[in-house]
Amino acid sequence: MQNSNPNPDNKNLFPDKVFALVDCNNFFVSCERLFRPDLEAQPVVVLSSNDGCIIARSNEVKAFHIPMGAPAFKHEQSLTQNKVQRFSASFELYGNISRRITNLISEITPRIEVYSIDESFLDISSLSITNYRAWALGVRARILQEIGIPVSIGVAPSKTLAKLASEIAKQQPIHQGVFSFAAVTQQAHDTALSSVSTKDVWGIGRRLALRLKVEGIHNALQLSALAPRRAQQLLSIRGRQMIAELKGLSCFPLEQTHKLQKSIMRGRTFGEDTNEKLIIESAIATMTSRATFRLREEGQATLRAGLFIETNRHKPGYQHWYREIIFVAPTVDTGQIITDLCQIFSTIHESGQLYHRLNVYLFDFVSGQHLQTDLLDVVDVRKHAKAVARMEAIDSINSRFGRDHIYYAAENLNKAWQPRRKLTTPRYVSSWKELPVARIVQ
DNA sequence: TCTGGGGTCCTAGGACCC
DNA sequence: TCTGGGGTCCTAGGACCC
Repeated sequence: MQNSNPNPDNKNLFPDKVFALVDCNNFFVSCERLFRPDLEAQPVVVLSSNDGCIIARSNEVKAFHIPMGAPAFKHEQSLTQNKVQRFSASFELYGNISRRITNLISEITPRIEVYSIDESFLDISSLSITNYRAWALGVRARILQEIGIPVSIGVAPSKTLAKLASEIAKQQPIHQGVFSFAAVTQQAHDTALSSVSTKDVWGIGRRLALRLKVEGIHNALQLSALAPRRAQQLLSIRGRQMIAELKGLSCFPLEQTHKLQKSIMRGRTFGEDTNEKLIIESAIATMTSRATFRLREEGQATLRAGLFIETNRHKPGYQHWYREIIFVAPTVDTGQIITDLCQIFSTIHESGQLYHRLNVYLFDFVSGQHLQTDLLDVVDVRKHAKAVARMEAIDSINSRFGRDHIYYAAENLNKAWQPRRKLTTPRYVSSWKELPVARIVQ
Protein backbone atom coordinates (compact mmCIF):
# COMPACT_ATOMS: atom_id res chain seq x y z
CA MET A 1 0.00 0.00 0.00
CA GLN A 2 2.73 2.43 1.00
CA ASN A 3 4.66 2.13 -2.22
CA SER A 4 1.82 3.13 -4.46
CA ASN A 5 1.32 6.83 -4.80
CA PRO A 6 -2.10 7.79 -3.50
CA ASN A 7 -1.73 11.31 -4.80
CA PRO A 8 0.09 11.51 -8.12
CA ASP A 9 -0.56 15.25 -8.36
CA ASN A 10 1.71 16.03 -5.48
CA LYS A 11 5.26 15.54 -6.69
CA ASN A 12 6.80 16.55 -3.40
CA LEU A 13 5.49 13.50 -1.61
CA PHE A 14 7.66 11.26 -3.75
CA PRO A 15 11.01 12.91 -4.05
CA ASP A 16 14.31 11.24 -4.72
CA LYS A 17 15.67 12.06 -1.26
CA VAL A 18 14.43 10.23 1.80
CA PHE A 19 15.74 10.92 5.29
CA ALA A 20 15.05 9.18 8.56
CA LEU A 21 15.63 10.73 11.97
CA VAL A 22 16.23 8.35 14.84
CA ASP A 23 15.62 10.22 18.07
CA CYS A 24 16.00 8.59 21.48
CA ASN A 25 13.09 9.12 23.86
CA ASN A 26 14.00 10.92 27.11
CA PHE A 27 17.53 9.72 26.39
CA PHE A 28 19.32 10.34 29.71
CA VAL A 29 16.38 8.94 31.65
CA SER A 30 16.24 5.90 29.37
CA CYS A 31 19.98 5.33 29.96
CA GLU A 32 19.49 5.39 33.74
CA ARG A 33 16.57 2.99 33.42
CA LEU A 34 18.72 0.51 31.50
CA PHE A 35 20.41 -0.43 34.76
CA ARG A 36 17.37 0.19 36.93
CA PRO A 37 14.51 -1.66 35.25
CA ASP A 38 12.50 -1.11 38.42
CA LEU A 39 12.16 2.52 37.31
CA GLU A 40 10.18 1.64 34.21
CA ALA A 41 6.92 3.64 34.25
CA GLN A 42 8.18 5.47 37.36
CA PRO A 43 8.81 9.23 37.31
CA VAL A 44 12.53 9.96 36.77
CA VAL A 45 14.60 13.10 36.14
CA VAL A 46 18.26 13.66 35.32
CA LEU A 47 19.93 16.74 36.79
CA SER A 48 22.66 19.01 35.42
CA SER A 49 25.97 19.77 37.09
CA ASN A 50 25.53 20.77 40.75
CA ASP A 51 22.20 18.95 40.55
CA GLY A 52 20.79 22.34 39.57
CA CYS A 53 18.58 22.01 36.51
CA ILE A 54 16.33 19.27 35.22
CA ILE A 55 17.85 18.25 31.88
CA ALA A 56 15.84 15.12 31.16
CA ARG A 57 12.37 14.02 32.22
CA SER A 58 10.50 10.77 31.89
CA ASN A 59 7.03 10.93 30.36
CA GLU A 60 5.52 10.63 33.84
CA VAL A 61 7.37 13.79 34.91
CA LYS A 62 6.38 15.66 31.72
CA ALA A 63 2.78 14.96 32.75
CA PHE A 64 3.39 16.94 35.99
CA HIS A 65 4.15 19.98 33.81
CA ILE A 66 7.73 20.31 35.00
CA PRO A 67 9.49 22.08 32.11
CA MET A 68 12.79 21.14 30.51
CA GLY A 69 15.74 23.02 31.98
CA ALA A 70 13.83 24.07 35.09
CA PRO A 71 15.81 24.61 38.31
CA ALA A 72 15.15 21.60 40.51
CA PHE A 73 14.67 23.63 43.69
CA LYS A 74 11.70 25.44 42.16
CA HIS A 75 9.90 22.15 41.72
CA GLU A 76 11.05 20.57 44.94
CA GLN A 77 7.53 20.09 46.20
CA SER A 78 6.22 18.46 43.07
CA LEU A 79 9.30 16.22 42.78
CA THR A 80 8.98 15.04 46.36
CA GLN A 81 5.20 14.62 46.34
CA ASN A 82 5.32 12.56 43.20
CA LYS A 83 8.27 10.48 44.43
CA VAL A 84 10.36 11.41 41.42
CA GLN A 85 13.65 9.49 41.26
CA ARG A 86 16.58 11.87 40.64
CA PHE A 87 19.97 11.22 39.06
CA SER A 88 23.04 13.43 38.61
CA ALA A 89 23.94 13.34 34.92
CA SER A 90 26.58 10.75 33.92
CA PHE A 91 27.74 11.81 30.48
CA GLU A 92 30.29 9.03 30.31
CA LEU A 93 27.45 6.51 30.43
CA TYR A 94 25.23 8.40 27.99
CA GLY A 95 28.09 8.75 25.50
CA ASN A 96 28.77 5.04 25.72
CA ILE A 97 25.14 4.08 25.07
CA SER A 98 24.99 6.65 22.28
CA ARG A 99 27.98 5.04 20.51
CA ARG A 100 26.31 1.64 20.73
CA ILE A 101 23.23 3.01 19.00
CA THR A 102 25.35 4.70 16.32
CA ASN A 103 27.15 1.41 15.68
CA LEU A 104 23.86 -0.42 15.28
CA ILE A 105 22.44 2.20 12.91
CA SER A 106 25.64 2.15 10.88
CA GLU A 107 24.92 -1.49 10.10
CA ILE A 108 21.68 -0.37 8.47
CA THR A 109 23.33 2.30 6.34
CA PRO A 110 26.71 4.02 6.33
CA ARG A 111 24.93 7.20 5.23
CA ILE A 112 24.50 8.49 8.77
CA GLU A 113 24.92 11.91 10.40
CA VAL A 114 25.30 11.80 14.17
CA TYR A 115 23.48 15.03 14.94
CA SER A 116 23.66 14.96 18.73
CA ILE A 117 24.16 12.52 21.58
CA ASP A 118 20.61 11.23 21.11
CA GLU A 119 19.75 11.88 17.45
CA SER A 120 20.98 10.66 14.08
CA PHE A 121 19.87 11.42 10.56
CA LEU A 122 20.01 8.64 7.98
CA ASP A 123 19.92 9.11 4.24
CA ILE A 124 17.85 6.11 3.23
CA SER A 125 17.22 7.23 -0.37
CA SER A 126 19.13 4.35 -1.88
CA LEU A 127 17.87 1.59 0.40
CA SER A 128 15.26 -0.58 -1.26
CA ILE A 129 12.44 0.04 1.14
CA THR A 130 8.92 -0.59 -0.05
CA ASN A 131 7.14 0.32 3.16
CA TYR A 132 8.78 3.08 5.19
CA ARG A 133 6.51 2.68 8.17
CA ALA A 134 7.19 -1.03 8.42
CA TRP A 135 10.90 -0.39 7.95
CA ALA A 136 10.96 2.20 10.74
CA LEU A 137 9.01 -0.07 13.09
CA GLY A 138 11.62 -2.75 12.45
CA VAL A 139 14.54 -0.42 13.22
CA ARG A 140 12.80 0.82 16.35
CA ALA A 141 12.21 -2.74 17.57
CA ARG A 142 15.80 -3.71 16.88
CA ILE A 143 17.26 -0.78 18.86
CA LEU A 144 14.90 -1.52 21.73
CA GLN A 145 15.87 -5.17 21.78
CA GLU A 146 19.62 -4.90 21.24
CA ILE A 147 20.35 -1.71 23.20
CA GLY A 148 17.26 -1.26 25.33
CA ILE A 149 16.57 2.38 24.43
CA PRO A 150 13.16 3.42 23.07
CA VAL A 151 13.39 5.72 20.04
CA SER A 152 11.07 7.68 17.76
CA ILE A 153 11.67 7.56 14.03
CA GLY A 154 10.52 10.12 11.48
CA VAL A 155 10.78 9.55 7.73
CA ALA A 156 10.48 12.35 5.16
CA PRO A 157 11.97 13.91 2.02
CA SER A 158 13.85 16.58 4.00
CA LYS A 159 15.62 16.74 7.35
CA THR A 160 13.27 19.40 8.72
CA LEU A 161 10.25 17.25 7.87
CA ALA A 162 11.96 14.15 9.28
CA LYS A 163 12.46 16.03 12.56
CA LEU A 164 8.83 17.02 12.51
CA ALA A 165 7.78 13.45 11.75
CA SER A 166 9.78 12.12 14.71
CA GLU A 167 8.13 14.75 16.90
CA ILE A 168 4.71 13.52 15.77
CA ALA A 169 5.83 9.92 16.32
CA LYS A 170 6.87 10.78 19.87
CA GLN A 171 3.86 12.88 20.82
CA GLN A 172 1.02 10.89 19.28
CA PRO A 173 1.00 7.34 20.72
CA ILE A 174 -1.31 6.11 17.98
CA HIS A 175 1.68 6.02 15.61
CA GLN A 176 3.63 3.55 17.82
CA GLY A 177 6.82 5.59 17.72
CA VAL A 178 7.22 6.03 13.98
CA PHE A 179 5.78 8.45 11.46
CA SER A 180 6.46 8.74 7.75
CA PHE A 181 5.65 11.54 5.34
CA ALA A 182 6.35 9.23 2.43
CA ALA A 183 3.21 7.80 0.85
CA VAL A 184 0.67 9.81 2.78
CA THR A 185 -2.24 11.62 1.17
CA GLN A 186 -2.11 15.39 0.86
CA GLN A 187 -4.82 15.57 3.49
CA ALA A 188 -2.92 13.38 5.96
CA HIS A 189 0.20 15.44 5.23
CA ASP A 190 -1.62 18.69 6.01
CA THR A 191 -3.25 17.29 9.11
CA ALA A 192 0.15 16.17 10.40
CA LEU A 193 1.74 19.57 9.74
CA SER A 194 -1.11 21.45 11.36
CA SER A 195 -0.78 19.31 14.50
CA VAL A 196 2.71 20.71 15.17
CA SER A 197 3.01 24.21 16.59
CA THR A 198 5.60 26.57 15.09
CA LYS A 199 7.82 26.53 18.18
CA ASP A 200 8.32 22.77 17.68
CA VAL A 201 9.65 23.21 14.16
CA TRP A 202 13.42 22.66 13.90
CA GLY A 203 15.00 26.12 13.71
CA ILE A 204 12.14 28.04 15.33
CA GLY A 205 12.94 29.08 18.88
CA ARG A 206 11.08 31.23 21.36
CA ARG A 207 11.84 34.56 19.69
CA LEU A 208 10.97 33.54 16.18
CA ALA A 209 7.83 31.73 17.34
CA LEU A 210 6.71 35.00 18.89
CA ARG A 211 7.50 36.92 15.70
CA LEU A 212 5.48 34.40 13.69
CA LYS A 213 2.59 34.51 16.13
CA VAL A 214 2.29 38.24 15.48
CA GLU A 215 1.95 37.34 11.79
CA GLY A 216 -0.87 34.94 12.65
CA ILE A 217 1.25 31.85 12.03
CA HIS A 218 0.72 29.25 14.72
CA ASN A 219 1.47 25.85 13.22
CA ALA A 220 3.80 24.12 10.77
CA LEU A 221 1.19 24.01 8.01
CA GLN A 222 0.72 27.79 8.08
CA LEU A 223 4.48 28.17 8.24
CA SER A 224 4.98 26.02 5.16
CA ALA A 225 2.60 28.27 3.22
CA LEU A 226 4.77 31.35 3.81
CA ALA A 227 6.08 32.98 0.63
CA PRO A 228 9.87 32.51 0.27
CA ARG A 229 10.63 36.25 0.29
CA ARG A 230 8.51 36.80 3.35
CA ALA A 231 10.14 33.82 5.05
CA GLN A 232 13.55 35.33 4.47
CA GLN A 233 12.42 38.71 5.81
CA LEU A 234 11.02 37.20 8.97
CA LEU A 235 13.44 34.36 9.61
CA SER A 236 16.62 35.08 7.62
CA ILE A 237 18.05 32.90 4.90
CA ARG A 238 17.82 29.78 7.06
CA GLY A 239 14.10 30.45 7.37
CA ARG A 240 13.66 30.53 3.64
CA GLN A 241 15.38 27.17 3.36
CA MET A 242 13.32 25.85 6.26
CA ILE A 243 10.08 26.66 4.40
CA ALA A 244 11.33 24.83 1.31
CA GLU A 245 12.21 21.87 3.51
CA LEU A 246 8.71 21.87 5.01
CA LYS A 247 7.39 21.67 1.47
CA GLY A 248 9.48 18.54 0.97
CA LEU A 249 12.35 20.12 -0.92
CA SER A 250 15.61 19.08 0.70
CA CYS A 251 17.97 22.04 1.32
CA PHE A 252 20.01 20.78 4.25
CA PRO A 253 22.22 17.90 3.11
CA LEU A 254 23.33 15.01 5.27
CA GLU A 255 26.52 16.19 6.99
CA GLN A 256 28.58 13.05 7.14
CA THR A 257 32.09 14.30 7.33
CA HIS A 258 33.38 15.53 10.63
CA LYS A 259 33.57 19.31 10.61
CA LEU A 260 36.45 20.80 12.53
CA GLN A 261 35.30 22.85 15.49
CA LYS A 262 35.65 26.62 15.30
CA SER A 263 35.72 27.18 19.01
CA ILE A 264 36.12 25.10 22.14
CA MET A 265 34.75 26.00 25.55
CA ARG A 266 35.04 24.26 28.89
CA GLY A 267 33.38 25.76 31.93
CA ARG A 268 31.94 24.90 35.31
CA THR A 269 29.75 26.38 37.95
CA PHE A 270 31.63 25.86 41.20
CA GLY A 271 30.29 23.59 43.91
CA GLU A 272 30.43 26.65 46.14
CA ASP A 273 31.04 30.32 45.34
CA THR A 274 34.62 31.25 46.19
CA ASN A 275 37.24 33.99 46.23
CA GLU A 276 40.12 31.62 46.90
CA LYS A 277 42.84 32.11 44.30
CA LEU A 278 44.17 28.56 44.47
CA ILE A 279 40.73 27.08 43.98
CA ILE A 280 40.05 29.25 40.95
CA GLU A 281 43.48 28.60 39.46
CA SER A 282 42.83 24.87 39.80
CA ALA A 283 39.56 25.32 37.94
CA ILE A 284 41.26 27.37 35.22
CA ALA A 285 43.96 24.71 34.88
CA THR A 286 41.47 21.86 34.66
CA MET A 287 39.20 23.60 32.14
CA THR A 288 42.22 24.60 30.05
CA SER A 289 43.58 21.09 30.19
CA ARG A 290 40.29 19.64 28.92
CA ALA A 291 39.84 22.29 26.24
CA THR A 292 43.38 21.89 24.89
CA PHE A 293 43.06 18.10 24.93
CA ARG A 294 40.04 18.49 22.67
CA LEU A 295 41.99 20.97 20.52
CA ARG A 296 44.79 18.45 19.95
CA GLU A 297 42.29 15.67 19.35
CA GLU A 298 40.98 17.79 16.50
CA GLY A 299 44.51 18.22 15.16
CA GLN A 300 44.28 21.98 15.57
CA ALA A 301 46.29 24.71 17.28
CA THR A 302 44.89 27.92 18.75
CA LEU A 303 45.73 31.58 18.34
CA ARG A 304 43.39 33.04 20.94
CA ALA A 305 42.21 32.05 24.42
CA GLY A 306 39.63 33.68 26.65
CA LEU A 307 38.72 33.61 30.31
CA PHE A 308 35.21 34.41 31.51
CA ILE A 309 34.36 34.55 35.18
CA GLU A 310 31.20 35.67 36.92
CA THR A 311 29.50 36.01 40.27
CA ASN A 312 26.08 34.46 40.85
CA ARG A 313 23.59 35.99 38.40
CA HIS A 314 20.77 35.29 40.77
CA LYS A 315 22.24 37.36 43.55
CA PRO A 316 22.39 41.15 43.81
CA GLY A 317 25.58 42.86 42.62
CA TYR A 318 26.09 40.47 39.72
CA GLN A 319 29.36 41.08 37.89
CA HIS A 320 31.24 39.33 35.13
CA TRP A 321 34.66 39.72 33.54
CA TYR A 322 36.08 38.61 30.23
CA ARG A 323 39.69 38.85 29.05
CA GLU A 324 41.57 37.42 26.11
CA ILE A 325 45.09 36.60 25.08
CA ILE A 326 46.24 36.48 21.48
CA PHE A 327 49.26 34.27 20.98
CA VAL A 328 52.12 35.33 18.74
CA ALA A 329 52.02 31.88 17.17
CA PRO A 330 49.46 29.07 17.21
CA THR A 331 49.88 26.82 20.22
CA VAL A 332 48.74 23.46 21.60
CA ASP A 333 50.65 23.87 24.84
CA THR A 334 48.39 23.34 27.86
CA GLY A 335 51.04 24.62 30.27
CA GLN A 336 51.52 27.88 28.41
CA ILE A 337 47.80 28.58 28.21
CA ILE A 338 47.26 27.74 31.89
CA THR A 339 50.05 30.14 32.84
CA ASP A 340 48.67 32.92 30.66
CA LEU A 341 45.08 32.53 31.83
CA CYS A 342 46.09 32.40 35.50
CA GLN A 343 48.09 35.58 34.88
CA ILE A 344 44.98 37.17 33.39
CA PHE A 345 42.95 36.05 36.37
CA SER A 346 45.35 37.74 38.76
CA THR A 347 44.56 41.04 37.03
CA ILE A 348 40.82 40.47 37.53
CA HIS A 349 40.90 38.98 41.02
CA GLU A 350 39.32 41.28 43.59
CA SER A 351 39.20 40.40 47.24
CA GLY A 352 35.66 40.11 48.47
CA GLN A 353 34.14 38.97 45.17
CA LEU A 354 32.48 35.59 45.40
CA TYR A 355 33.05 33.91 42.04
CA HIS A 356 30.41 31.45 40.92
CA ARG A 357 31.39 30.20 37.49
CA LEU A 358 34.26 30.18 35.04
CA ASN A 359 34.64 29.43 31.33
CA VAL A 360 37.80 28.89 29.32
CA TYR A 361 37.52 29.52 25.56
CA LEU A 362 39.79 28.73 22.65
CA PHE A 363 39.27 30.27 19.20
CA ASP A 364 41.02 31.03 15.93
CA PHE A 365 42.37 27.65 15.05
CA VAL A 366 44.86 26.61 12.44
CA SER A 367 45.76 23.11 11.43
CA GLY A 368 48.37 21.66 13.78
CA GLN A 369 50.26 20.29 10.81
CA HIS A 370 51.15 23.68 9.41
CA LEU A 371 52.77 24.86 12.59
CA GLN A 372 56.31 23.96 11.80
CA THR A 373 56.56 25.67 8.45
CA ASP A 374 54.66 28.86 9.25
CA LEU A 375 56.46 29.77 12.40
CA LEU A 376 60.10 29.71 11.54
CA ASP A 377 60.75 33.35 12.22
CA VAL A 378 58.17 33.92 14.96
CA VAL A 379 58.90 31.34 17.60
CA ASP A 380 61.67 29.33 19.07
CA VAL A 381 61.16 26.28 16.89
CA ARG A 382 62.97 23.89 19.18
CA LYS A 383 61.00 25.01 22.20
CA HIS A 384 57.81 24.65 20.23
CA ALA A 385 58.73 21.15 19.06
CA LYS A 386 59.43 20.15 22.65
CA ALA A 387 56.01 21.39 23.75
CA VAL A 388 54.33 19.42 20.99
CA ALA A 389 56.23 16.27 21.98
CA ARG A 390 55.35 16.81 25.64
CA MET A 391 51.67 17.15 24.79
CA GLU A 392 51.74 14.03 22.64
CA ALA A 393 53.30 12.06 25.49
CA ILE A 394 50.70 13.27 28.00
CA ASP A 395 47.82 12.60 25.63
CA SER A 396 48.95 9.11 24.80
CA ILE A 397 49.32 8.20 28.48
CA ASN A 398 45.93 9.64 29.35
CA SER A 399 44.28 8.01 26.37
CA ARG A 400 45.61 4.66 27.48
CA PHE A 401 45.16 4.87 31.26
CA GLY A 402 42.27 7.32 31.57
CA ARG A 403 41.76 11.07 31.70
CA ASP A 404 43.69 12.78 34.48
CA HIS A 405 46.16 9.93 34.86
CA ILE A 406 48.82 12.54 34.29
CA TYR A 407 47.98 16.19 34.86
CA TYR A 408 49.40 19.65 35.54
CA ALA A 409 50.11 20.37 39.18
CA ALA A 410 48.01 23.51 38.91
CA GLU A 411 44.95 21.35 38.30
CA ASN A 412 45.35 19.77 41.69
CA LEU A 413 46.08 22.80 43.90
CA ASN A 414 42.63 22.74 45.40
CA LYS A 415 39.75 20.83 43.90
CA ALA A 416 37.13 22.57 46.03
CA TRP A 417 35.62 24.14 42.89
CA GLN A 418 34.23 20.82 41.71
CA PRO A 419 30.48 20.70 41.25
CA ARG A 420 28.33 18.66 43.57
CA ARG A 421 26.94 15.41 42.18
CA LYS A 422 25.18 13.78 45.03
CA LEU A 423 22.79 11.60 43.09
CA THR A 424 25.15 9.87 40.75
CA THR A 425 24.59 6.38 39.50
CA PRO A 426 27.37 3.74 39.54
CA ARG A 427 29.63 3.80 36.45
CA TYR A 428 28.19 0.58 35.04
CA VAL A 429 30.01 0.71 31.74
CA SER A 430 33.31 2.38 32.59
CA SER A 431 34.44 0.98 35.92
CA TRP A 432 35.02 -2.68 36.74
CA LYS A 433 34.48 -1.93 40.41
CA GLU A 434 31.04 -0.54 39.82
CA LEU A 435 29.59 -3.33 37.71
CA PRO A 436 26.21 -4.56 38.86
CA VAL A 437 26.40 -7.79 40.84
CA ALA A 438 24.23 -10.74 39.88
CA ARG A 439 23.70 -13.71 42.11
CA ILE A 440 22.86 -17.10 40.69
CA VAL A 441 20.62 -19.03 43.01
CA GLN A 442 20.71 -22.75 42.42
C1' DT B 1 20.78 26.50 50.32
C1' DC B 2 19.75 25.10 45.43
C1' DT B 3 19.40 28.22 38.38
C1' DG B 4 24.12 23.30 33.13
C1' DG B 5 27.48 22.77 29.54
C1' DG B 6 28.39 22.62 25.29
C1' DG B 7 28.14 24.43 20.17
C1' DT B 8 26.80 26.95 15.25
C1' DC B 9 25.22 30.39 11.99
C1' DC B 10 23.41 34.94 10.46
C1' DT B 11 23.04 39.94 10.35
C1' DA B 12 24.01 44.66 10.99
C1' DG B 13 27.10 48.11 11.36
C1' DG B 14 31.61 50.12 11.50
C1' DA B 15 36.36 50.45 9.71
C1' DC B 16 38.85 50.67 5.92
C1' DC B 17 40.10 50.59 1.00
C1' DC B 18 40.06 52.34 -3.78
C1' DT C 1 22.05 73.70 -4.08
C1' DC C 2 25.27 70.12 -4.41
C1' DT C 3 27.55 66.08 0.12
C1' DG C 4 30.13 59.09 -4.65
C1' DG C 5 29.75 54.40 -4.59
C1' DG C 6 31.26 50.14 -4.18
C1' DG C 7 33.68 46.40 -2.02
C1' DT C 8 35.77 43.53 1.94
C1' DC C 9 36.70 42.35 6.51
C1' DC C 10 35.80 42.19 11.31
C1' DT C 11 33.06 42.13 15.44
C1' DA C 12 29.22 42.08 18.57
C1' DG C 13 25.02 40.50 19.37
C1' DG C 14 21.10 37.75 18.49
C1' DA C 15 19.08 33.63 17.28
C1' DC C 16 19.09 28.79 17.14
C1' DC C 17 20.38 23.68 18.38
C1' DC C 18 21.03 19.62 21.86
